[in-house]
Amino acid sequence: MSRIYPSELELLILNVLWDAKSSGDSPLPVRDVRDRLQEAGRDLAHTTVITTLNVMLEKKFVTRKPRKNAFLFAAKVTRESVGKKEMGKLLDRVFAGSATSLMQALLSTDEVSTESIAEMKKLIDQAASLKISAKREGKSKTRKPNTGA
Amino acid sequence: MSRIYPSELELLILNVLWDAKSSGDSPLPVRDVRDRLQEAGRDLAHTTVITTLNVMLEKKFVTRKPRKNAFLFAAKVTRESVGKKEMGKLLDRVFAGSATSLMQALLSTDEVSTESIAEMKKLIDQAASLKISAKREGKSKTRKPNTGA
DNA sequence: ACATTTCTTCTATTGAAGTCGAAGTTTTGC
DNA sequence: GCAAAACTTCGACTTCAATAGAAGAAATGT
Repeated sequence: MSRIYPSELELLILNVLWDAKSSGDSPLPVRDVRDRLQEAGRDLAHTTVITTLNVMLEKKFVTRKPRKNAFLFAAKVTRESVGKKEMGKLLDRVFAGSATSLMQALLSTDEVSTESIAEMKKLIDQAASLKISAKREGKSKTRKPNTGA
Repeated sequence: MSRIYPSELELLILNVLWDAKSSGDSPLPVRDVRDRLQEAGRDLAHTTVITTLNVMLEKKFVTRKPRKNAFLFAAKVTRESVGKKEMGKLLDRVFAGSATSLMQALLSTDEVSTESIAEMKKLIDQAASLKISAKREGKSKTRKPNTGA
């Protein structure tokens, strides 16, 4: 049955598909996927890529449509949705649910620049004010907001 | 050879060992590890736990010392170090190195409360001022700072 | 037209993770 | 002192991710 989390190679392939999409060419032929994987340092046989894409198709991670005698593949799951799930996984399995511990780990990582810290600050402030206004409105899931007067 | 990232079950066991340590009882007998795993919802045979702990020993994730006819196990890697590595992995493999994307994913997670947002804000501000002071000192690896006027 | 190339599907192999029973050794409880 | 209980080591088995070759079908080039 459909696994929730993509495997390592599946994630690599998803990245290829996501990047391709944001560059404008979305359903990709297998050959292109393979080439881009190769450029990313992962040299696989053509059939390996097909096999994996087919597995991903069953798991509903990608879609495909026929073209000529071949297939074109595109990601069905978004980077955001996968990211959210993986984030939850990391939070649970390593940081025992503590978002602040996770935050510290993030800040201790080398690859966070000064600019990204500034951006993260923005995001946090934004989230904080959202939470506050939600609270002021009584943010329960079941209740419809009383928007008008 | 020694894998860098703990597997799923290994991570569970590390959590048991980490939690135990912060509760004051650190080298744990296998039986206790097993019991705590069970309480956490993972019901395994005693031998399964031993086998896994031995694998973790070879991977240098844990240490052990003899006591009577048995062994006591403790985590050798810290939650922080594992967290940092896992964070790097997530950053690379899902968010293409973008810390801000990761941040958004974190904030979109359900399990982040208002309080933890406040705490995260503190951490960010702190990190930001650290970065700034580092910059003022000229912390570049390649270039020598021209400190004087 | 037909040989070559380009695809796919199917089948098989390897290695890691997870799981546990059998068998052997030490400790413990009367 | 000896049976029962508690531990460990070893070996076996299952599943899944990763990898790719063989074989067959469709497109292409000249």
